Amino acid sequence: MASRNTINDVARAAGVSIKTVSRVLNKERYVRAETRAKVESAMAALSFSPSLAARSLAGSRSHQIALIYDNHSPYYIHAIQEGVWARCREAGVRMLAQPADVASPTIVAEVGGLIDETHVDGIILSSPVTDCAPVLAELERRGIPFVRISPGTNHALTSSVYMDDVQAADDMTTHLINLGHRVIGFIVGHPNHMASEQRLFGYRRALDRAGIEYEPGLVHAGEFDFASGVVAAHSLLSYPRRPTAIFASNDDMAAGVLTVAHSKGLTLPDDLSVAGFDDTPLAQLVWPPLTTIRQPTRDLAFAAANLLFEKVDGVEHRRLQHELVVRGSTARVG
Amino acid sequence: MASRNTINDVARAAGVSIKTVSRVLNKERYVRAETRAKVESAMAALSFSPSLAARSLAGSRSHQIALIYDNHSPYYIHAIQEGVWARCREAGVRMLAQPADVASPTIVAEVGGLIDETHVDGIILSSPVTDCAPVLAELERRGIPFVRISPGTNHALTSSVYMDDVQAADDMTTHLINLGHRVIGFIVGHPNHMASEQRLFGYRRALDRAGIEYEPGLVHAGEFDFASGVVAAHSLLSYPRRPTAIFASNDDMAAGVLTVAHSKGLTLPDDLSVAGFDDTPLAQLVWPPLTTIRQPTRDLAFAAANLLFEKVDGVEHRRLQHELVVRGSTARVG
DNA sequence: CGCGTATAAGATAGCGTTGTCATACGCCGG
DNA sequence: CCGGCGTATGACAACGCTATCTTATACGCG
Repeated sequence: MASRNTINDVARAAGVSIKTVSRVLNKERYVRAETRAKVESAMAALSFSPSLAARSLAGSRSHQIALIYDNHSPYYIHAIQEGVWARCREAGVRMLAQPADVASPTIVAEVGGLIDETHVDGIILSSPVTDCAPVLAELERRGIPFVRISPGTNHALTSSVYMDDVQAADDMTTHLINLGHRVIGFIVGHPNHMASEQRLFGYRRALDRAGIEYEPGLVHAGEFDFASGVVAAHSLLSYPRRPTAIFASNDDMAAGVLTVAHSKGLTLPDDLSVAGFDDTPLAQLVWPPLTTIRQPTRDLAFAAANLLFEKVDGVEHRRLQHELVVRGSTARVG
Repeated sequence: MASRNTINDVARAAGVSIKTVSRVLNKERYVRAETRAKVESAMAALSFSPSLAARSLAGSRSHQIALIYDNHSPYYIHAIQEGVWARCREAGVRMLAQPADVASPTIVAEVGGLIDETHVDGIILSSPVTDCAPVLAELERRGIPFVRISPGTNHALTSSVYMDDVQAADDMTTHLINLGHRVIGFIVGHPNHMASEQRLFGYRRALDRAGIEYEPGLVHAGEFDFASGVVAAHSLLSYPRRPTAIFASNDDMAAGVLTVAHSKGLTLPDDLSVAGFDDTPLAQLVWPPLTTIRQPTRDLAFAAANLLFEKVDGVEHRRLQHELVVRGSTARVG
């Protein structure tokens, strides 16, 4: 019954043509301040919201962007969504949150379908979709603007926002070395994520610089989840040269290390220092609270949306700063 | 350049009119099987995806629904999004994830704007927006279908899916009583959430039944976050009649209790049993792993979307079953 | 004083679908 | 053999905007 108000209703109320209302809506030039005010008050009086469907059908913009992700860390996704959404809100643009599955053979078709169906103006990719070559190729082919958050590959080809994972892992490893640790275990992240390699590289770089020999037995595979942290911790803690510190590539795996350490009756952090990565809220929910790297996830997402809206020509990169956060889980070697 | 394919292209390729393609798309009656097959293969060949914008402009459906939430637990939101999204995917409907702020005076305008802009076919509300009266009134006024997930109030008025918070809290309290605990602390949830009251009620009901007197000093306010759990734990553990068990209204606050207990050098669970609620992944990431209530969050969300798509007339409720999950954080009283 | 140019506004044709109405065919019963 | 009904399909308007083209007015300059 209370059928929505259209641009026609506003035009009638303001005594102008619909095109003028459209001009006001889109902040175009050539509208007298007086006319603009009249239209704006008419819009407010009718609490008019333009139909996105009509706008995207008629125009070249849809006022929508999509965020594509395939990440199983709720904290991470939440921060990413939050950041993108905040910027979208400012810009008056809707955000479509689109889960995907990089392993699926239909992912390209799904992304293509998404674009065709919704006419989104741009796309933001978060890891690991950032490094899914077929998807990147499809986006490139269609010429749709997109920005990648923390991509691992092909930095030269597309715009992105990122932090320096190598340096961050180096910082953390150096922190442990400075505390006197010489036998430092490392748990690698999920092989799908490029960040995993980079963090491993940073660990090795710091060891090198300190003149500590790299020992493959101290490095264990993981998958960024709690369970793989548990497995890795069991393995590392039964290694002949038992580590005095373990650096996990993310907080979830570090939490797994804590659990194993507790169950073995170790006193933390005296018997074992543990470090994480990401500074998810989890880092402060465990005992002892994790020394970790604060990854500016929300800000990265915000910056990604920003970059998309700026529509800069060509490729642009924005690097954001990480931060070493020292809490109770690391201590001077006993 | 590779401008998207439209219904016209499909019609031409299949040698039929656009209306027939539309009929196939919408699974309408009165299309010969043979014709349908022809059209379908043409659609596949052109990898045609209909424009949502055009469909919602021309038709009475938009093939989109919105999920509105204002919840600061990433685990919870993630599970909710996941469940709604899974059902939407099956139905070929897009989900708009829409954060909101129940405390904001503009929330009604925002929801109204969302509806006007996107023409969504229906709305799913999650707590605490489920109990925001102005929003409910606005939805009612517009006559747009909506389903609430775990609402706290006005059960009679609208469709909803929910679990029995009272019974669940009762179950947990009874579990503690069965372990021999008689002095059981309780941490209430955020006052905005109706579930908080219900869980408190369940706690009291179990005490009553066991003939244990309710003691206000053993109940402490909280806000569903880690920090408030810490505060409450400090307070409860310095109460003259010190509790042998603490039941927190969610896992995050329970994690706060664990941290305080650790920092006071208590041995868990022997010196103190701790129970949570929700069974978020966090419950297994802390030490000792939390005894908690498994809330079927994802399934609730799935069921909510399902209810929306069924378009049942009138009000319908679906209750899903919770489950007591016993882990290492609770033990027989020492 | 006429003409080009910047500014301000309107008229109108789509955008890609669905809804409505019209049309064509085959089959049945009277 | 004809009228009516169920089935199958098409023609065309309409949805609510934007893009393009056109018109009207004000202003500056040679």
